[in-house]
Amino acid sequence: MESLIVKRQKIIFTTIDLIHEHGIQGVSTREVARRQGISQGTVFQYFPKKKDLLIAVLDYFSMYDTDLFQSAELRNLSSEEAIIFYVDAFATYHENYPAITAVNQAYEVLQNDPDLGDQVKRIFVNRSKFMKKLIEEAKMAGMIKEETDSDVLADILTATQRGICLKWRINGYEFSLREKTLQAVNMLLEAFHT
Amino acid sequence: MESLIVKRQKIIFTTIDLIHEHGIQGVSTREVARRQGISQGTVFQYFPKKKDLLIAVLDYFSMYDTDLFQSAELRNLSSEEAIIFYVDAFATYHENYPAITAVNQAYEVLQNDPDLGDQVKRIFVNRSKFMKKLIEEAKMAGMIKEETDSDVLADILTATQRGICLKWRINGYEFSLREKTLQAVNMLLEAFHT
Amino acid sequence: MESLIVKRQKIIFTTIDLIHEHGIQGVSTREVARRQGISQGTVFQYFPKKKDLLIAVLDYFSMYDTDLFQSAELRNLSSEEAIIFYVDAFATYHENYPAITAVNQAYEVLQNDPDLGDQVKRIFVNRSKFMKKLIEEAKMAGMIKEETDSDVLADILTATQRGICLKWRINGYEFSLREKTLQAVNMLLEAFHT
Amino acid sequence: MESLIVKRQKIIFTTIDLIHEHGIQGVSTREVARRQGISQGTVFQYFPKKKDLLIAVLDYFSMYDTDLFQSAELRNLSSEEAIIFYVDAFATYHENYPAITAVNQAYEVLQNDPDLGDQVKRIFVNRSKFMKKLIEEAKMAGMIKEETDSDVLADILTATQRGICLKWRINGYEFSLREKTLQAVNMLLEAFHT
DNA sequence: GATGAATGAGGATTCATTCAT
DNA sequence: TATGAATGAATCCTCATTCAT
Repeated sequence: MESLIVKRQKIIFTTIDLIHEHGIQGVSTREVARRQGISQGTVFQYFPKKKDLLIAVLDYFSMYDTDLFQSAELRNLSSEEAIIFYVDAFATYHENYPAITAVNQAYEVLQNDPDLGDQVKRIFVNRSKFMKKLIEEAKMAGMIKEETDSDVLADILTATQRGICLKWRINGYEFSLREKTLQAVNMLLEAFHT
Repeated sequence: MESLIVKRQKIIFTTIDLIHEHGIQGVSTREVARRQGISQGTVFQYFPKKKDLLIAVLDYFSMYDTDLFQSAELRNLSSEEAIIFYVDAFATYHENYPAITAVNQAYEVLQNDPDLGDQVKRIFVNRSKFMKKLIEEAKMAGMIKEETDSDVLADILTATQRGICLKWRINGYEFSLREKTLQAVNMLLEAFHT
Repeated sequence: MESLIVKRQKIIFTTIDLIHEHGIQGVSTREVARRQGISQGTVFQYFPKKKDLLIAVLDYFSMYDTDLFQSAELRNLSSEEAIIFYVDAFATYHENYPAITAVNQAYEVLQNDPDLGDQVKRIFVNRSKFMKKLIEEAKMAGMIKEETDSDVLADILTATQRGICLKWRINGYEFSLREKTLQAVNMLLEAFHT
Repeated sequence: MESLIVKRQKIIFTTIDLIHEHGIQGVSTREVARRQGISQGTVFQYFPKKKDLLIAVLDYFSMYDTDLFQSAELRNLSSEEAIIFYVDAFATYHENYPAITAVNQAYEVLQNDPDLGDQVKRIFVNRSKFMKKLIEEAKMAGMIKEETDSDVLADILTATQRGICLKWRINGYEFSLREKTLQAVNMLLEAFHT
């Protein structure tokens, strides 16, 4: 017998797949149930409202972020290495699980609901903050030019991550997300290197 | 008596507003009609399918892009100035018409329809191409370091535009989109300056 | 300049074609107009209600019947010959104008409107009457067995006409309507011959 | 609590009633639901597409045919008796359930949809085949003149069934369908009797 | 006489959600 | 806990019809 938690997870994964294939607006509880081979009623037993399901997807999504943040910190890396590590891990994860990139790009849709919007904002802000912190550390360590505005550079870096991810999706996953992302980020770090 | 073209335009604008307020998935022909004070049937006389309406929105959207591309070229600017001009005009336009930014962010949703997806891809690709061309010109003019990969820098620049736009929306339009965008782009151009 | 009557006729013919291709329920004033290259409004100028258009179709249809009835009478044929003549002319006409068979089969649909239903009934009854008259004449002339109930035989003959017509349509017009019809009617006349 | 099958059946019967009263084109899922006192959504739970409902009606309709074919065979009747039995049972059934005659007459409308058309064709062909088989047996048993073309006679007989049925409907059910049909068929069988 | 813009009623279909079993 | 039948609101879309020009 499957644990409840496992079943819950499976529903979440199926939802992510659906977001990937049909977009957020293409997610229906009916289809989630069908794919899982369970009844629609059961889906609603795990997630009383559809919104709860989407929140769970975002939770799952942000959990990976949090893990990465901690991972990067625990590894005793230089701040520049930490940035690379984070970006690399991020891209690798997405490259291996393309469906999750759909969530990454779905901010706009999710933003239209107050609750989901808050959560999206939180994820967005946390990423920016984390990136900014790393940049500031790098500046303090003398690895990034002092005059660089860390806010702006953080924006550029996170935007680049997202942007290449979008390009990857639009292009039909035809290049290596990881390589392209690393190339861009390295180029940026070099350019702002002391 | 209003010209048909004006009426058509109004429907498109109303749709853009709806995308802005409720997201693409929140656009319904009923609501478009209601806001325009016309009947739903009339909306369908102008746009036989809802998809036609969305295509028209994208057309309108991409028209501005095309105009900007041409404008930038006709002005006899240095390539670096052209980049700034393009980015500035783009940001200014969006800042004055925040609703249109919703379209800019809606790629993901629109991508899920084959027809709309094609159009989105076209817009996306054209922007990249244009940016790349300017960068290559700048390199030839010796204004950007020769070793810079223009593809990657183009990706970074367009991603930054989009990224700041998203941040602006998420933040509730609390900073100046134009200033922030220019700041970032200037920072980038300087960093890659010879 | 086209006479009004010609234009009216053309609309009627287009309608018959549509009935043929899409069934009665597939006739829309929009499509009639489109095919004629005129505006929908114009259709309504000739036929204020859609029903009027259908009535006109039935009128046109029944006119041919009436012509045939008179033709058969004016030719000074023996009653048996008259039956053959009528059936032959009828089948030939339909074979050369397959679209018109659609009207012949559409009784059921048309019947559901009181006005159209009346007209359909009239056409139906007239055919039966005509056939019955011929049969009775044939009986009086000693060409059909006296004990034959002319009502029933009339029903059989008209039903056979209709039935073979339906078979023709269902079979995709793959046999000769005229031959098959004549074969059946001849067989019947022989069987009831004195 | 009603079984699902019963509920399904009821929806089918209601649909048949609607076809009877308003013609096929007068059947709307809305009205079916209203008459059943259920929601429109429920109708769609039983029949995901309207077409599925119409297919079910045809299935129900053809089931009776199949039953009759088998019944006629199992009874060890002479082939002539079998014809009479079949025609009688058929007419009796229709006389007691006039609404079902509407389906019988709706071929033309249904034919315009590829799927429904196929099914209609199948029903039509099966009836012809069955009738032809009986006639051929009768010929072999020496009860029908050898020189009779069984194909044509089968067409005549089935057309007569249908034709009288149509007359019955047009006349407002004012005569006995069964008597009239039997009278005609008997007349035919006698005429072609050896 | 012809046009075509506008309408409103109605039709099929989808979907989140509820609830009794 | 899981089911799945039932719902009703919402959605896209079609169509006959009207009317001002």
